[in-house]
Amino acid sequence: MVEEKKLFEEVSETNFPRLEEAVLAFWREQQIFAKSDQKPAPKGEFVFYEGPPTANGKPAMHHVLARSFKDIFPRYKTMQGYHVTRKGGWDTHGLPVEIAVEKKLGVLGRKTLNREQIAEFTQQCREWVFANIEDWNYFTERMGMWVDLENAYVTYHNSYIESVWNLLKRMWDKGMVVQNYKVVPLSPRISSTLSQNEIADGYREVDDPSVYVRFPLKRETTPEAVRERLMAQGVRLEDLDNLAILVWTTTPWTLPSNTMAAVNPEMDYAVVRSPSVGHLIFAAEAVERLRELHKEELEVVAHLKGKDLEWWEYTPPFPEVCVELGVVKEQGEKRPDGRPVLHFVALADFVSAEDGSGVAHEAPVYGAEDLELSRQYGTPLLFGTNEYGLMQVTDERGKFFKDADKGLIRIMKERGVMYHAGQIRHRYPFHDRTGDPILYFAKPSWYIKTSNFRQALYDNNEKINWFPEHIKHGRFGNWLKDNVDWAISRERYWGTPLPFWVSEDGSEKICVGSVRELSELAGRDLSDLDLHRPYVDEITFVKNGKTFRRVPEVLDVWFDSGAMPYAQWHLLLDGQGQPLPGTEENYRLWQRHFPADYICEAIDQTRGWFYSLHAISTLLYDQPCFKNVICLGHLVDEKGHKMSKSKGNVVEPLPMFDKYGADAVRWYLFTGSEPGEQKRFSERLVQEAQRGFLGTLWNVYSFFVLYANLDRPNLQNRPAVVDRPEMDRWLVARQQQLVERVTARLDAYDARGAGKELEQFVEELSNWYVRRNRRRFWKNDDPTDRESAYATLWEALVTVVQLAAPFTPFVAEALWQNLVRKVQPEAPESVHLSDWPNADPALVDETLLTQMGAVVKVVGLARSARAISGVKTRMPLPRVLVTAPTEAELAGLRHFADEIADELNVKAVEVLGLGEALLSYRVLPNLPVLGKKYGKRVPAIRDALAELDSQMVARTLKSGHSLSLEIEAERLVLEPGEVLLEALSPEGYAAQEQEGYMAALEVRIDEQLLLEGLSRDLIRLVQQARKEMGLNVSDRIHLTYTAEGRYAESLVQFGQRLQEETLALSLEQTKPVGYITELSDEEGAVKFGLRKA
RNA sequence: GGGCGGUUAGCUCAGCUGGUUAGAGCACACGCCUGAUAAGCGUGAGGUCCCGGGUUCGAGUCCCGGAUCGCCCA
Repeated sequence: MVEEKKLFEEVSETNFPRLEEAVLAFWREQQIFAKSDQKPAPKGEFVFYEGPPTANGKPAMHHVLARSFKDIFPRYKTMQGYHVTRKGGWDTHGLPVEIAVEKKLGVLGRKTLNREQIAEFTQQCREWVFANIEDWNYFTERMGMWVDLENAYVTYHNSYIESVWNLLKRMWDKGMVVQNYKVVPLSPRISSTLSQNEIADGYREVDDPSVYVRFPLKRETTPEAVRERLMAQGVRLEDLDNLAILVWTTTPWTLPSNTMAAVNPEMDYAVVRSPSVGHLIFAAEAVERLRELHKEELEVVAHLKGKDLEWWEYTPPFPEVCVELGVVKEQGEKRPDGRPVLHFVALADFVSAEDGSGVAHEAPVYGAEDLELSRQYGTPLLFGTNEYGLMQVTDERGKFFKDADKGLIRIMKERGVMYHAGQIRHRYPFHDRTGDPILYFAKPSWYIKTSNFRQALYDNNEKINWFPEHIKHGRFGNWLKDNVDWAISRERYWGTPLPFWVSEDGSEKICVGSVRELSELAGRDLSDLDLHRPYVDEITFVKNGKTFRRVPEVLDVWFDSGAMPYAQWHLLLDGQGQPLPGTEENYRLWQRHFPADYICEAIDQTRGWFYSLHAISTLLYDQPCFKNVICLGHLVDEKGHKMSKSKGNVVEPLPMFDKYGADAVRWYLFTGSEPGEQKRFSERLVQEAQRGFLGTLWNVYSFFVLYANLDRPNLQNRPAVVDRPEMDRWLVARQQQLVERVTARLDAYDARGAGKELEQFVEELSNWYVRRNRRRFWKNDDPTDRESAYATLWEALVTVVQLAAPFTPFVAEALWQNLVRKVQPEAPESVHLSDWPNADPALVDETLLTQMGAVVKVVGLARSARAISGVKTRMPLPRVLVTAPTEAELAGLRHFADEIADELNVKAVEVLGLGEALLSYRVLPNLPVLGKKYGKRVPAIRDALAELDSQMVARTLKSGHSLSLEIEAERLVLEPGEVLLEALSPEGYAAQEQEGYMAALEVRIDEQLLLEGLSRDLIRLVQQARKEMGLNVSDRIHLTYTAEGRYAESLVQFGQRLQEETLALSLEQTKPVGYITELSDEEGAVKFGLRKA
């Protein structure tokens, strides 16, 4: 006999990693990703932007997280009929690369690099950038992320740089680019700008001076507000001798550079009489502290508000400095509007009185906040040191800044302005390579005037959907509200060179917007020029008789990545916003892909990529750059600690893929917690994810294939849904509901919610549908019923496979190939080329869903009751009483009474309706309804309801009447909807109740039931033996036996059933032969012999 | 120092606009089932919902204060 070809590939044990490798090979060979690009897209383009990772590090678990979320929605949208361009990208410039190369080359002070060294340095950077590109390519493919890496954009490519220049030029033309000072951390001896990361580890606990200095106030400039307030308190200004404002600082070396004294406008300031120095003004909150510190009796004579003090002029401790530096012509110089140029009291919210005097000394050259304040007040800068940290003024001239403190304190003591000099222990950053303290120093820097667009940035943010939502007005919104100008220049080598050329005398500046423009200026073709340093630095040109040279800085890498919507297509526009000649196609591509429908990165990108994208598109196009954004939380280890190499708690992705499969990892990342939350990650959790969803799905699948291969159902021509049994129609309805819900969730970018729906469905599919219908698949002589069962289960599986495809692309593909392609050769070649299922609302039979819901609920309660009663399921029981809270559900229980009886192994199901004699109830107020209506009287109503006869209440409500109550001598009428009844367990039954559902088993076992129960024990005994013999499920046997006691009786009555269940062709009471199995207990004894037929 | 978020069972997490006995999965214990079988299912135990105060008939949920962890920014 020729064996018929199997309908489906047999399903072996689960080995997801091997399965995934096979799927990868299939995708590769059949070019499925490329084909998905060609899939018809009636819905148009869904625009996705790949936020470029850096390829110099190794891919880690958090990259799996981001890439999973980047992958799922494009896959979903593709199935839905959108086209999704999935262009990859690499971020290649910037500090991490430079630092790595610096280490390698042993270069420390970049100031000293000559042309050759720069060439060597940038060359090394270029090579280092893709140090791990092979790992990235492999990893990306292996995890099932579809992205076009062959045509990825690369931020260091000339074409990319040219587009970035072009963007800068357009901003330049609109006057958005300016040069201004910026306070940066310097390592002073080498005058090298450091990044925050470089100083983050350099903090040390040190002792620094803590000095309180008197700034004598100029009486003639006393603000009107001060005069008035003093008068109101009965204090005469004239009586205040030696009046000074008391300023606190821990950096005496910055005092020569002082330009303002800042007070908090909302804080209280005290006018204090000091026996030693006369009158002082400082924060009221600090009086007690100063009293103890300086050990003298301070008397508060008046109170002032910080804002009263604005513009009050004072004499600084080193008044000669400003003239010396040529910043003003004379001390006390005024502006045209009469305001002082320098040395006055300013208002600043950041001033606090927690330390010091509540009056801050402002030296804008040495502090970012100070510099910002100086901009607000329009004061000039006083450079007390140069950028190597050497003092340029006072008698301490030439000293290293920290070494100048002592001498300056001495001078101030001599001048009689030092009120108190002490010490403070605090943390201060040091540069760990030179050992020098960090110098914060204002350097000229290039800015984009984003602060002019604060409102537009904020308004455009309103148009973006943020997931999670709180980022929108929280982290991101606040950041936009407080927006400061974007400092875009860096004193580095490996980056997009700033395309600014400046004339020798500094009077003229040109921004270059394309290579062609530069060629024209230089008078030669520069098409082949590497736009990086040092080569671009060598391009000079003469215009208007002046020689122009490029500024030395390179561009902030965040601008690079924020430019990707334009630069990935090499967009080049002229001043009118039209494409430069020959770039029309680039323009078309850009237009089709702007703005993005969806982007996704981790939460640290709010100030990074999310911001740079948003800022550039707002400034140039006044619109948001992306419509939907998922902001992922960070991955931490099992204990909630950050994963880091030094801690050794890093979970590598590839071993996880090899052990559990990429799908298991993906599923966990999608469904394990909210995407925006921090996630704890561990191997154990991946294992759980694999077992929970994938394992259950696999079980159902293998069950289906096992029997379908035996029965060969016709799946091409399936029975109409209306002709199928109710159980099948239920699953069909449930399946439509699933499609609806998963689609809605994914449309809302809720991968987790969608995943939970899938998980729930698969659970019901396995533990209800398959469990209840097993026999229809293996011992079904009714072909119509059998075909219906196969069709229904097949459809459910195929639907799940399609819905799961964006989540777990490998398993979905494998099942699709076997379940669909084997029976429908004309079906799409890959599940990812198939169309997303549509829900058919006509098939959502709400009644059926409600009814089955009640059945499942009641069966659950009955199982619980049986477990408590201690009577095994094998033992039939005479009766179960069930009830449910609504009429619709009660109808369902009646309707499916046979299912319930079978599932619970009981002889009869009795459905008890409202008000039936066997039932008693708990009478409860419907709180959400009653609470709103009666408020404080709720407790009294609750008590009154408990007093009532529940049977009476049940009958009243059943008849639709309202309930009348007497409460605190008042008559209240409760409508039926305002009172809830919960069935209570009847006496004498093993019962469970919950929220109005109840199941009560009658535990009464008579002789007949006992014999039946024993027969099931015997069946089990034989089945066990069959398994031990290694028989196939369809093998026939011959049975011989001896028996005594009740087992003998049971076999007489139920022998026929035993034969049927165990596929025994004969059952003879004789000496057992063959494989022997036996049993003996208080009910009797039995011994079977099994022989294969 | 500021901003944002978290803190619920041993673990990982749900808990919508306040509402009755705070849930799920895993792990654990016990049991069930046996033609999905080196699978499957159920039951149970396990909680000061971080702490303190407030609003309310009623707070895990809202408000205020604090602790703590994390991220970002200074």
